[in-house]
Amino acid sequence: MTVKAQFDHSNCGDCPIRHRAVCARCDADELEELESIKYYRSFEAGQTIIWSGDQMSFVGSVVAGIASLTQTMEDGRTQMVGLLLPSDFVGRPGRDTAPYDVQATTDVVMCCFRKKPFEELMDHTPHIAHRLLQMTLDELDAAREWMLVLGRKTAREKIASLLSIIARRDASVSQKGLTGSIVFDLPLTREAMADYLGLTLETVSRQISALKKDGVITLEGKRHVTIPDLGRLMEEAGDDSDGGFPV
Amino acid sequence: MTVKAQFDHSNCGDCPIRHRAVCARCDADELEELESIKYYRSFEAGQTIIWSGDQMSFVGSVVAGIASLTQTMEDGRTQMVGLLLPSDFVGRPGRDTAPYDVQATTDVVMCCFRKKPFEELMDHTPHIAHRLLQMTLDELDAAREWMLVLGRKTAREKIASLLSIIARRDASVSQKGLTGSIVFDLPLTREAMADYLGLTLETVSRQISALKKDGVITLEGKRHVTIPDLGRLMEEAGDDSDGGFPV
DNA sequence: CGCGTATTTGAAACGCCTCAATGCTCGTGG
DNA sequence: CCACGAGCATTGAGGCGTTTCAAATACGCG
Repeated sequence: MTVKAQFDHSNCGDCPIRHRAVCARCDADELEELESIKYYRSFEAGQTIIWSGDQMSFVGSVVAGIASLTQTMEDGRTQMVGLLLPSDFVGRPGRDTAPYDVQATTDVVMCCFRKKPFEELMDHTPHIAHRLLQMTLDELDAAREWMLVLGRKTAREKIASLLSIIARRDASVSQKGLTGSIVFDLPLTREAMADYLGLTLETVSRQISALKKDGVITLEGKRHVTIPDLGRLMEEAGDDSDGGFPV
Repeated sequence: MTVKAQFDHSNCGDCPIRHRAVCARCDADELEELESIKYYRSFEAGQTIIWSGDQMSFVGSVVAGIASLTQTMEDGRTQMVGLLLPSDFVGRPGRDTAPYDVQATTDVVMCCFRKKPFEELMDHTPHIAHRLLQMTLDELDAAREWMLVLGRKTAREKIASLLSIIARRDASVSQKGLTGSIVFDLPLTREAMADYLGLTLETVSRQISALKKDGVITLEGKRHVTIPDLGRLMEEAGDDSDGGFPV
């Protein structure tokens, strides 16, 4: 059974991202309306979900996998401007061409709604509009946090920042605490990390090696990471160990 | 008469930012309600309007002047994460501590609403919530555009990007066309530009001198700028000359 | 006019990038 | 079962752009 097939006949009540997604505040009636216009689509790792400049015919939520928003300059320089995790929303009600490429970083399953009906539904469903506002404000905060990373942090701090975000998100979804060591698999290639951090992939590789040598992280293979001490990692990231990123 | 006094007794109907602000879509009833909870405050250039971490007791719109959102690391490195122009909204309904410092870059006049009443008003005024969503989505786009600037552009391109944004915004509010030469006063010091661009102030200065030497811009004094050819400037910014930034 | 602040300019140091070669892992086919 | 190739990752050497530190200059305001 494909990953998508798991979802095809499920209803919203069983949805794993229900409590965080754009539909989180909906009551039964509203869910039913949403359910009538939703459909699932899946994308393979590497596939482009939406091309910058294209018509967006649908909006939706990432249900499983990781997608990324990227901008590209004419000469090929690219910058990732957002990382879309399960429950994150894709698309922009009220605008019809996409401002960035949306790419599947891993295999991705999305819960889609045709854009027109969704917009109409939103107009008379304050719960959706309100939740979308909340989510957009959160994303804006995240984007601004990232501006500090891009503008002012060193390569080492950038890597530490990225690892600490992934580590904390991972710990939060898997319900493990933030004390003791955290273990996870990097969902990104070195190149994708570089595109996110505004670095070259060589620099990413070198800094990861350096963090490993200094005992801040441990690696098994290329992707399996252990963080023995999150506080230490966050110091390396230049964040004060309490506040920092809301994940 | 102070700048603030100009506004103190004015009503929303005369407001210069009415058509772009959070209240843009409000009808007469809604305006009246807003009017009953609004008040004006003014801030001098350099003053901090809101401190990061503080309670936010109000939200509001910038009516005149320029404010900036900045983040600061413990060691003093700072990154500006937003530039607030007249009509931009300050504050975040649904959250009560400020995530960044808000500083007056020039003298600023704000139209404020106490946060609680504003939130309540928003709950039963879809026009406000809807407009705020639109504005937040626009800001998110702007933040993401800026991530490309911070992550991937050279110092020269960064300066050109900033000048081109200011030039186009200025041309759009003063209703002049984008053809022919554009003239404006820089509202930012070299240091503020550096904080916005993730550079040092020396690099900003050098790159401005270089653009001047190459005839891309002309300077009279330190702040008065002439752009003889916007297309040329946008090439220098690395943007394709048609699309680029929606201002 | 003179002081304080903003800005410009210079020289040297440093960090990241570029180019290039090597290593590792995994899947495929001989 | 091993050889091979395709990606992905690591490592090295050298160059370039930006920062750092330092000093000189212009500007605005009393």
